[in-house]
Amino acid sequence: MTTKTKIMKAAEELFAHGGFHHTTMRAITSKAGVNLSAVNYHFGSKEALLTAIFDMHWTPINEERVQRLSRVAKKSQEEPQPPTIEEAMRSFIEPTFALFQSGASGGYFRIIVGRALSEPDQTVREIFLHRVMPVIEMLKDLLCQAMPRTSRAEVSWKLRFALGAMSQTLTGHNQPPLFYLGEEKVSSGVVDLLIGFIVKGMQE
Amino acid sequence: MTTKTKIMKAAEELFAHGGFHHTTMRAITSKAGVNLSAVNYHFGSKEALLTAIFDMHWTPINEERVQRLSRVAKKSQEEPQPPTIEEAMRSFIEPTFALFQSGASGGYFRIIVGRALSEPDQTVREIFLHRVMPVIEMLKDLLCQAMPRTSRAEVSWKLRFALGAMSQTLTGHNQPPLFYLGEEKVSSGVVDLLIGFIVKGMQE
DNA sequence: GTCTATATGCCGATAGAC
DNA sequence: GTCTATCGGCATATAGAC
Repeated sequence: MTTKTKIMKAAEELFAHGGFHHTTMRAITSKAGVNLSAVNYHFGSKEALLTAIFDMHWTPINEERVQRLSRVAKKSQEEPQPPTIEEAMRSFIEPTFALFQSGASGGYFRIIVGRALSEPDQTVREIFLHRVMPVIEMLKDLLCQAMPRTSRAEVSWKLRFALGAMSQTLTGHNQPPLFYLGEEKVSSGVVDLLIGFIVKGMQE
Repeated sequence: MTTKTKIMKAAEELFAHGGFHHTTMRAITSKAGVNLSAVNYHFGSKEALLTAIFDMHWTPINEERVQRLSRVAKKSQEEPQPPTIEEAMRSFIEPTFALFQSGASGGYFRIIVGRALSEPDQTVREIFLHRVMPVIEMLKDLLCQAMPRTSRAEVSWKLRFALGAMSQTLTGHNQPPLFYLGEEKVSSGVVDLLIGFIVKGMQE
């Protein structure tokens, strides 16, 4: 494993566990077993390291989401039927968890993302928002079509509720210590439970 | 206004805006217009200051919640009818927002609470969890009665989704910069929108 | 109770040898 | 590319004058 990879792997876990600001370069390099200067050599700064981690995991997730949302939008234009809330939300939510569950990447990255919505740290929030907002807008447009009798302001709020619920699933799945309500080992079915919750909640 | 009050007021706003760790004692005392040492003299430490802020706002909210939840539990025992999801959730959610809307206190405290669920900072999380868990347990028991056909594990997850949605409402209300989805000025009706979303989402 | 001054320590980042 | 050594800054906390 290259030094660069070792750093990213260690940083991902530490950022997930303790947050960006609380995690020090010394902790990262120590865990990775590399020299303190290596972060600045390979990434330029602590912030650039976070960005690199974010892009590595986030790009494929977002591409999948955009693809699926576009497909739903196209289908609803061809047919004379508006999209359903469920297919819109599934297109957004499923790619997020699919990557995590495939195992290879980002078991810890999930927690960073789950936390990003209520992140007080400007650095983290800006990196996150800049990448997620365009997709959110696509999703919101579809939802407005799916709920023609609901004002755009109300759709915005409902979408926000949905993202809050999703955020808790991201941080909580396999990570009880964060906020343990007990008996949360549904595991495989949780994503469907989440989607069901959101779809019913959004209904007009 | 006493020095102690001035400090608490300034700290509350800064903690809400930038998070606990990111906020420095210098920023707090400077904003409050008092000396740097005053925090340690009046509270003992930065952490104790946060605890004091938390208790000031949280105690009355929690008392109201426990009172209302107890009333629901008692009623469902006397009648042969289980409680409804709506009355259980209302008993928990409404006191939270009622205090904030009454104006006098904690406009900024709301954001601290809303963020606490996904807080990476151990200090903040522990203060919060220690105070909210008993009430959450009461609420969960009522929800299990309201959803007799749903397993406790599933109720736990649904409750978690609900808290995630609520968290977004707490941070977002009047605080667009955090995560602005646009047109979110429903304001007065947002709490009812939130409760409607949660109740429908939880339905068996 | 409130101030100044300072102790003590960790932070991110960089310079420069190898 | 990787190391050591260190810079300049800011953090919390406290000692002691007033």
